[in-house]
Amino acid sequence: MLALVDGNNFYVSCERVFDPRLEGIPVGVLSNNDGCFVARSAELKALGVKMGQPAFQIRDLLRRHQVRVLSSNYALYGDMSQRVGAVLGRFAPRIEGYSIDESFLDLSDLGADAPVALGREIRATVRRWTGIPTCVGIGPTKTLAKLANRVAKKVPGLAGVCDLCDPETRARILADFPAADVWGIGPALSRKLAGVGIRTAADLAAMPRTQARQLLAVTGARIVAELQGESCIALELAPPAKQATAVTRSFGEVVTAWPDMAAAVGSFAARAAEKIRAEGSLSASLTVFMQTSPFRKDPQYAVGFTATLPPTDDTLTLVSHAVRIARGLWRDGIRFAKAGVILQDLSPAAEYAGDLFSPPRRGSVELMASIDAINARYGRGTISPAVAGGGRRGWRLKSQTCSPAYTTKLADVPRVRT
DNA sequence: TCTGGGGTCCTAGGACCC
DNA sequence: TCTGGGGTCCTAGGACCC
Repeated sequence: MLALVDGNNFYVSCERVFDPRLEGIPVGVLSNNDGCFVARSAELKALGVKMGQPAFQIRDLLRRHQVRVLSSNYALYGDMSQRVGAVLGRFAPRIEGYSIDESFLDLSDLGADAPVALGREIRATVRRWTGIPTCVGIGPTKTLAKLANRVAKKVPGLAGVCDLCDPETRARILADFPAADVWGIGPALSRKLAGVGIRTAADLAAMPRTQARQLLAVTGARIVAELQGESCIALELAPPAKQATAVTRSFGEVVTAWPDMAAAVGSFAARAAEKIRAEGSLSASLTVFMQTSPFRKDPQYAVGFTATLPPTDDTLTLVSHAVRIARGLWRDGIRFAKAGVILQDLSPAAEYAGDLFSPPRRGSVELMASIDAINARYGRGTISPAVAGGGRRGWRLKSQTCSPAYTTKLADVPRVRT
């Protein structure tokens, strides 16, 4: 038996913990670069604002209803996510942090007799200790726990907890649940299902396995089995090693000058290098890409190039390769809107035996450790390669209404007057 | 004017091997 | 006229997730 605990409007809820004036009013959090809505309070959803909706398209509506629109504050959300995870860990020893706002808990040995009561207790404790409201979905498989969670969010009478372990309850709920909303069914599979007259989760669960395999491939067949109560997607107690690490950004202003692009790509590479060092990985493959905005009438241009290199986590090596690749992709007269650096072919640094013909730069390990220590203490980017700090600042993200780093920066910790 | 970022998995098809 | 069978590996692209 599994439970899925999911934060309600997570980013908005994080903001509300530290700014209670946001309670009860429409609040939205924007994607990077202040582009689209990625979190909406219940009040904002009620106004018809959709997930992913570009803010500029509904400026009038936002003004008319005095919607509080915030830039995203990932330092805050990441820290709050850890706090929620710490509370959940006290309830269940076997737990998978699935995303920044969702965790699967293995309840098998815990509350088998009264799972709903346990769910309520988890919810209340997370709320009391972190300030974050959640809903709990319970079921025999991950897919059913996800589905239960959606139902818990939608049906007020359930008080935030829905249990689908009982087959009769399950049949009743699934008959009323759109197949398109099942975990793993996206727009493409949803169209295929509609084509053969499958509309509800109950229809999907009743599908013969051979038909599911044929129409929806192995992933779809797995979903059908999971809906029938047969577990196919295991709990991942330890996150598997990453296969790739990317740093990609849309620019605050279009980039038309090479020094700005060099600075942007250089800083993306430096950040990517930090990320793989933090997980103890080396990268043997580096991709750089840059592109224009598909939303503009400008001539379109999108290019990328992947280089293979001796495994490394050295910022200076990766930055110089990235900037060299970017130089080769660069074209004057193009209005670039976005670029990125992707490190692939990752392997554990501890297992690397070295390369006789391309030894690492001398002192690389010590230098990187020093850079990481200084940036950890004094803030990200305190030390960075010169190219990454050059150029004009225009490419940097727009973030016009970001809340303080309440929990991760001493200067931003809230003051309490007595 | 203004439209996110970071991942994973699966499949089909091509190249290549004996 | 007539040209096998069985396998692996890699890559690009599609689909999905939050």
